[in-house]
Amino acid sequence: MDQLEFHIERLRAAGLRPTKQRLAICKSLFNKKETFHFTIEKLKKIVEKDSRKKISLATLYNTVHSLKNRGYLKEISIKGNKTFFDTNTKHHHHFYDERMSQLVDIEDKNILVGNLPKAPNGKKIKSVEVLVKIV
Amino acid sequence: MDQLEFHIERLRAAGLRPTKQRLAICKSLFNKKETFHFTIEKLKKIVEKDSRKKISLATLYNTVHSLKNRGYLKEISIKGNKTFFDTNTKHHHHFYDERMSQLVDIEDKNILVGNLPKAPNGKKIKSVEVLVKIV
DNA sequence: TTGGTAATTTATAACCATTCTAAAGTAGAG
DNA sequence: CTCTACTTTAGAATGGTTATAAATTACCAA
Ligand SMILES: [Mn+2]
Ligand SMILES: [Mn+2]
Ligand SMILES: [Zn+2]
Ligand SMILES: [Zn+2]
Repeated sequence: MDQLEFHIERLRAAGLRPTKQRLAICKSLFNKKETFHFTIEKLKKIVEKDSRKKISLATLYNTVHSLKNRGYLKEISIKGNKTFFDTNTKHHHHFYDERMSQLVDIEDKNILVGNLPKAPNGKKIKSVEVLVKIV
Repeated sequence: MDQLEFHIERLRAAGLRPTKQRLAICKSLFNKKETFHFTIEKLKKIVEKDSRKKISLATLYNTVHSLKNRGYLKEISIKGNKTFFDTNTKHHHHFYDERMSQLVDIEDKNILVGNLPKAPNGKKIKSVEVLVKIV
C-alpha cells in the first residue's frame, strides 16, 4: 500500500472525496520525513510549491479542519493572530519562541507533570498541555 | 494610603495620567476581593456597570495593554478569537473549559512540572505554563 | 488663575485571519 | 454517459483588534 492509498484512506475517513486538491494537501502534510508545525498561509505556500498549482484558501481551511476533526492533525493552543497546526498527533508539549513565532516539540516522556488537582464541578480532564516560552 | 492612591500610582508607573476613565478601569480591575479573568468586551460591560458611564473600546484596549506591559495584568496564552487577561499576576496555571470559554486558576504549588529539557539553540526559558482542558 | 501644549478620549475606519456564499466545475454511482 | 451531489473558487462578510484624526482634557509655566 503506497502513500497515495493512505492519503485516500485518510480523506475518506474524514468524510472527504479524494480530489486533486485534497491529495496535494495530504502529500505536503504527510509525505515529509519529519512532522512539522504550520499556519494556513504557510501551508498554502508549501502545497503550491510542492504541486506547482494554485489552491484556494477556502479549500485549505476546509480540508485542514476536516483532517483535524478526524484526528490526523492537531490544532495548537497558542495565543496569537494566526492558528497553528501540527502534523505530530502524538501527545506532546512545546517550546514556543514568540519573537520568531516558532514551535519546537517536547516529547511527552521528556517532561513530567504531577500533582494535578482534580477538575472543578465534576468536569473531566481532556488534555494537559505544557507551553514553555523561550527567548 | 487608600485604593485610589494605589490606582494613581499604578497608572503613573505605567506611564499614564490618572484620568477619570483610567481610574474607573482600575477600580473595576483592582478593587475586587478576588482576582478574575476577562476579555476586553467583558471588561467594558463591567466598567460601564460599576461607573455608570460609557467608556470607549479604544481607551479600554490602550489602558489594559499599558497595565499589562507594566506587569499589573497578565495576558493568558490561550488560542481563540478573543484575548483573555488575568488580574492574578502571580505565576500560576489554568483549567480551561473551551465550551464555556471559562478559566479557573491552578495555584503554582498545586501542580508539579519536572524534567524540563533545556531550551534549543542557547535560548532561555521565559515561562512554563500548563493548560488543563476540561469538559 | 490662565493660557498653552501635549496627552487623552472617542467615533469611526482600517486591518486581517477566518468563515460564508453562491456560482461554476467535477467525481463517481448507476 | 448522465445525473446529481459534492467540491472548488473568488470574493464578500465577519469580528476582534489596531490605527486615525478631530475634539476634549490635564497640567505646567507664567
Ligand atoms: Mn479552527
Ligand atoms: Mn495584545
Ligand atoms: Zn508539535
Ligand atoms: Zn488565572
